[in-house]
Amino acid sequence: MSDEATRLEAARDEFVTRWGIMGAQWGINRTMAQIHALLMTAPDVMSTDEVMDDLEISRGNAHTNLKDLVGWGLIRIVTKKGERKEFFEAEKDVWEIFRRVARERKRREIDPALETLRSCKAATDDMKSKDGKAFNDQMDQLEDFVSFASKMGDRVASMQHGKAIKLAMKIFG
Amino acid sequence: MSDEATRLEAARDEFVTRWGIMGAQWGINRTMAQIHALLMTAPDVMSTDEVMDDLEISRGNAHTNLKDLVGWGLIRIVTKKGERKEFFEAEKDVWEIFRRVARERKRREIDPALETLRSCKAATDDMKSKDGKAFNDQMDQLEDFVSFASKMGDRVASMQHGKAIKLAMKIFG
DNA sequence: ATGAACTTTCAGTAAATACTGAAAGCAGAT
DNA sequence: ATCTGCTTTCAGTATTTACTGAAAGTTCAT
Repeated sequence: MSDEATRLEAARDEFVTRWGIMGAQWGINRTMAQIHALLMTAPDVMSTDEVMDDLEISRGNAHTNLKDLVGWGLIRIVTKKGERKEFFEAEKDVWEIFRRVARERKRREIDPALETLRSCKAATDDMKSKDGKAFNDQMDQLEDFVSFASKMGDRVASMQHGKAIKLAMKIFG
Repeated sequence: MSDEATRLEAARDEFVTRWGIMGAQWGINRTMAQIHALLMTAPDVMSTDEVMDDLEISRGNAHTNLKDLVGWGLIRIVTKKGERKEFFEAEKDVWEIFRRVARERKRREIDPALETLRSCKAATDDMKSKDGKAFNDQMDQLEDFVSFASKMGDRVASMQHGKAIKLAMKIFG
């Protein structure tokens, strides 16, 4: 049984490491992804010091990334009565994780992108030359597509998990 | 009319710059995103030297990123008869751009992620302890969700643009 | 075989990003 | 008012990533 505990620790380590590498590819800081993986698979809440020890990182690093994860809504602060320390706990429901990531990426990345596209389009709305019209049209197409996709994402992310699955089944057999 | 040309150039510059910043947030190299923006809004094919001049970057940098974009299927090499030089042209259809990005991200990022999840799950399939079971279950849920989402993405990306729009309309009014 | 017109590679360098550790800040207990 | 236990900040440093420019490679014409 202690063998099982050892193997579990190894599997979890593997997961944390690889999730970190993946996060980096997605433009997310490696440590942040690792802490997320660690907490997603933690049987209990963890303190900053436990995270520091497990990942062998500094207090500053742990602190910053824990707070960023709270900002993304992917983990939350838990306090134990009688203890002054903060503990952290991850959202474990995958659908809920998806919803929160979707919501934040929209807010942080999609909305500003749409702003850019709209402003580049607006700046060329009155143009008469072939090139001016082509540019304006390209901005328009991009804007249309991104805003449409964003709306679809919103709709899906605001559904209950069960409903989303049913819908997908209906569409794709 | 020359005023219009100047304003167009400014709008295009703005687009290129901002697309680069956005790319960086998405884990894509800034120069690559800028070249993509430049070519998406280019009235004609462009040579490596033209890209170098427009963005004020070195030959090596231009070369590497142009080839990477070809690897993503977002631009293609065009040759002019009588000329030995290579020219580049971007895919401008937004739906097609979406499909190619979706396909590549699946191949490069989603599939390896699934591999990780499966292997971490498999390593704990036989566990009996509460913690072991919980970890195994978490991996299973993640795997299920990611593979399901990936399949949905595939289906959508393999549709014709018109069909996808119709489907979306049908679902979401 | 030589050279012209290009493409590709890569060692070295610059820039961006992430991390550390120590100091400062804060709040409740004494 | 001071101490204790904890959180937060940040200047300095390390690491990673991107870029340059020059040299080497390729291809085709002569």
